[in-house]
Amino acid sequence: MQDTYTISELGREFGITTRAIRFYEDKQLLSPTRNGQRRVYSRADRTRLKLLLRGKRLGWPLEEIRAVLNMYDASEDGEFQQLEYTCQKVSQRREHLEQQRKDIDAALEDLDHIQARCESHMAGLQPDQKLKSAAS
Amino acid sequence: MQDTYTISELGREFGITTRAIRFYEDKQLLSPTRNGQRRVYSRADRTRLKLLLRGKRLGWPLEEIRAVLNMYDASEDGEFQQLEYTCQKVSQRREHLEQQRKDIDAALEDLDHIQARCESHMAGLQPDQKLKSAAS
DNA sequence: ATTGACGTTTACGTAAACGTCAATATACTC
DNA sequence: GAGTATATTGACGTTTACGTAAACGTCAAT
Repeated sequence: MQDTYTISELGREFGITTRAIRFYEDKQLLSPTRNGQRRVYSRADRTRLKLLLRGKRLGWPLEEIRAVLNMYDASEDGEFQQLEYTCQKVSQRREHLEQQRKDIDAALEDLDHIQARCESHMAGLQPDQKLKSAAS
Repeated sequence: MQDTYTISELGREFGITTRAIRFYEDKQLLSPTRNGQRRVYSRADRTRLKLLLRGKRLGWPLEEIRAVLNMYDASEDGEFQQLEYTCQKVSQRREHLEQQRKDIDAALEDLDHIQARCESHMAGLQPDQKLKSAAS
């Protein structure tokens, strides 16, 4: 486990292009240090990127992802007002996530039904069609 | 519960514009019948739209949503080969969904930690800061 | 000294998913 | 039959999230 990373190392590890990583920096989602011109990513930066990509898998726009990443930071240091605000934002996020989970559960149930219907229809076609399929 | 709907009725019900609904039709996600020029949406069309929007909440691109909607149809009517193919596609979708659920659960856990950290920091600031907050 | 691997910035291109007009048609209402 | 509401089809504009290419710097190895 290294404690710094180059941009291409991160790109390889997470299966994304360096272009994308630079883009995320441009959009204020990452802020690596520099060694001269070169970007140097810390473990914390790597974690941020990992979280970022999780957000992407959930279909969040980068702007939202940035907001969530900022919650992590804001929960560390801050004045009372800020913390209160962050806490409130966290609650909103939670609602959003719970809606998403409901959607996923519903979608999974639907897949069950589709699969069951497929299999029952296939069972009805088995006798001749199965042979036809095997012959080709 | 009506059995046909106009485009603006559906737009109102689901909080989207008619432009979006027409766009979905253009992309083959919906195919309402017509009364002359006017689009007429059946209950099945409404259901499709509902499923479509669920997919959107999960961040799926329209192309993928179309594929899933087609699974519903393909599971009804079809030849053996088609049903087998559909069944396979369903499995892939399931994997995708399970990944998404993992991501959601992880994100929810993270929110718990953030919130806990916020609250503990706020507790540390309570004595004077709380007054300051109440005074404003 | 040059090649190759890796990095940089700048800038234009592009696909997806609509928004926003504009011009036109149809239907109801007074 | 004039107005109002609702519909239609273009057509162009916009935002997001990068892709792609150009032109150049840096450093280690041959």
